Parts: sequence; C-alpha cells; structure tokens
Amino acid sequence: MRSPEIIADAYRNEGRRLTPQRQLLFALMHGNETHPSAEGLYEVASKRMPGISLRTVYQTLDELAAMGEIQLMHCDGGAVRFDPNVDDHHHALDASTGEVFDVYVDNIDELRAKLPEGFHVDQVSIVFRGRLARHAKSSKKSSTQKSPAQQQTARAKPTTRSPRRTSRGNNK
Amino acid sequence: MRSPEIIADAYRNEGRRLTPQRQLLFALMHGNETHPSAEGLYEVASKRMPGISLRTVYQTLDELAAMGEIQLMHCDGGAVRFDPNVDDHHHALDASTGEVFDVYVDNIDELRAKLPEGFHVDQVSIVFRGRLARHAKSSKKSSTQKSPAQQQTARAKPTTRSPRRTSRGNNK
DNA sequence: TGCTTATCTGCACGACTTGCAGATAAGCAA
DNA sequence: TTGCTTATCTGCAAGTCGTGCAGATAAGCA
Repeated sequence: MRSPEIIADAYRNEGRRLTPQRQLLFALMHGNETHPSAEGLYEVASKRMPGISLRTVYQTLDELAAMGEIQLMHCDGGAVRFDPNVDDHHHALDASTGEVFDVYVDNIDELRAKLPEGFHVDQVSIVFRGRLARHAKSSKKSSTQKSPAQQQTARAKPTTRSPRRTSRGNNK
Repeated sequence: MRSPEIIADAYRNEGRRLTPQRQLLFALMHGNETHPSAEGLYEVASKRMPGISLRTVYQTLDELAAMGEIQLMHCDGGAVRFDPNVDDHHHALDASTGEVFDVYVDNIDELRAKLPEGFHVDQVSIVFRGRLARHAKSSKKSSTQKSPAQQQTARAKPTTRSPRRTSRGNNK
C-alpha cells in the first residue's frame, strides 16, 4: 500500500472525495502488519473518530482493495482480513493467537505440483499454520531464517475454529 | 476417507448409532472429488432421501471431520467445503467455475520460506488459483506431468472481488 | 415388544457482509 | 464566504453460512 498522501491524490484524481474517515483509514492501514479484520480496524478507528461507521470501514477497505492498494485474506472461515502488503508474499498463521505474519518464499516456482492437465495458474498462495513460540521455556531457539517448511499435515486434526473475535455489544 | 462400511463400524465401536441419514452421507462423501459444501451435499442427499435435514448434513460432516475422515477447506470466504481425501495434498481452484482439484506437491519441504523466528509449522497448505482450459478431452488423465508451479502472482491484481460463490446454484 | 436415549428436524439466533435511503458534508463556482 | 450538487456516511434491514436448542423420532438392546 502506498502512502496515505499518494492514495489521497489517487482518490482526488479519480474524482473521489477526501473525507476525514477515509484519511484516517488510510493512515491506520498504511504499514499495518496486523492483518486486521474490518471489525478490528473499526475498533481502532472508533477510538480516534468516535461515531465512524463500520459500514464506512468496509466500504473504504473495499475501495482500497479495488485499487490494488491492499489485499484480502480469507483465513479459516473467520472474518476477512486486510493486508496492505501487496508484494508477492505468503502467510504464517498462529493457530493459538490468530495472528498472521507475512512470509516470503523465494522459490515457489520450483514446486513440483501435479496440477490438472490444462490448468493455468494465476496465483499461488501458501499458508503456514502453526504457532509462534513467544517465550521458549527450554533452551531451544533461533531455529531459522530460511527454514525448510517443516513437515506437512500429518492428519486432519479436529477442525480448530478460528478464535472468535470479541464482538462489540452489537446486536441486531 | 475410509469406506462407508469401515466408517459404519467405527461409529458402532464408538457407541454411535447407524442411521440411514449417516449411511447415505458416508456413501455420498466416499470418493467424492467435488469438494462439496454442506449445502451442495445436502442437495444431492435430498434427492435420495427427501426430508433429510441440512442440519443433519452439517452434523455428520462435522463428525467425520472430527474423526479425521474428511478435511474442511475454507476457500475464499464462501461456504466451507469438505474433502474426503485426507492424504497430504493441496488444491487448485478454478476461479471461473469454483471447482477445486486435488494437487500433489512432492517437495514442499524444499520451500525456502522466511518464517518468523520461533514459528513452528504444523501444516502447510497451498492453493493454486487459476483456471482450467476445458477442451479436447480425448485421453484419460493418464499423464500426470510434474509441471513446475507456473509463475507466481506477478502483482497483486486489483483484488477482483471473489465472485461470491453463488450459494445455491453452484455446486450441483 | 418395549424402553432408553442418541439423532434428526425445524427454527431461532449469531457472526460477518452487503444493500438501501435519508442525512451529511466535500469540492467547486460565484 | 455562500450556495449548490451529489459523493459519502451512517444506521438498519436483509442475506449467507453455521450453530444452539428442544421436541419428535427411531436405533440398539433386553
């Protein structure tokens, strides 16, 4: 995602209006590495601009996505998450915290995949599920910088549902 | 997923009852390569057993998943899809039809990924998005060529809103 | 055949999004 | 600065996908 200023210009050039809501959201998304959901971003935005509507957050994120400034991520059925990093990268999902980290893989094109005959690949996305050891209790650390992707799923494990985010006292 | 008979035995051994609904669903899922959603499976099941409840389909699929007989797939925010293939494999998603194909990748462990320090990978899942060129289907799927995963996303293309998996009409 | 209780079915409800329509307020002209 | 046009914003209803509940059914067994 480009800088808020550049995006502001892009908006103007497209005849769109620059509203304080949009500017706030540009700023909150720029460089944001938390891969927030619309709700999550809404909560942060609400602190700085009480009254902003969740609907506006959804709309603005959709616009940014349509402009190619951010990407959508659908990890494990929860809410969609947004990523301002549109470089060629992948993700690591911490199963216990729900956190998502950007992961760069430099040799995807070397994958030996048996694709259906005649299948043209537009995009490849890889998700590494696991967990981040925040406080290594034992002396086992500094594993890798360019680690080989450990081993693959051994067996389908009992459908872990993504940690539900707390919903603000919403009700309908 | 093992055969319906074996699963039936497994159910009995766990003290669960073998109902005609479950038996039908075991049969419909066994060897099913369409990666159906609960709704899709429900529609097929309804033809053979009018009156079966969608709720029952969800329940039975959840049981099978908990038993490790099938896997869940969350592709692009639509409904969850179920896969009776629990081998170590990945998926190719046809962006225009929504079809999902199983893909075997034999050198995942060679991926050079820059994972966060201390991140322990439990599972790696790869999704190849693109489309299948349908035409001249003369010979069988005899040739399983090991094609290198084509090139990666050149650039995040303006996030084309996922064609909102047409809920009902889709998977039939 | 009868009994216990696991299942099934139907429905309401919750999470996440999107469609709508009236209220607001950018952007521009005078 | 004032006015005007109309893009946006906000609030709410509605739609999709799943899950919780509770009464009706029907497996499995004596």
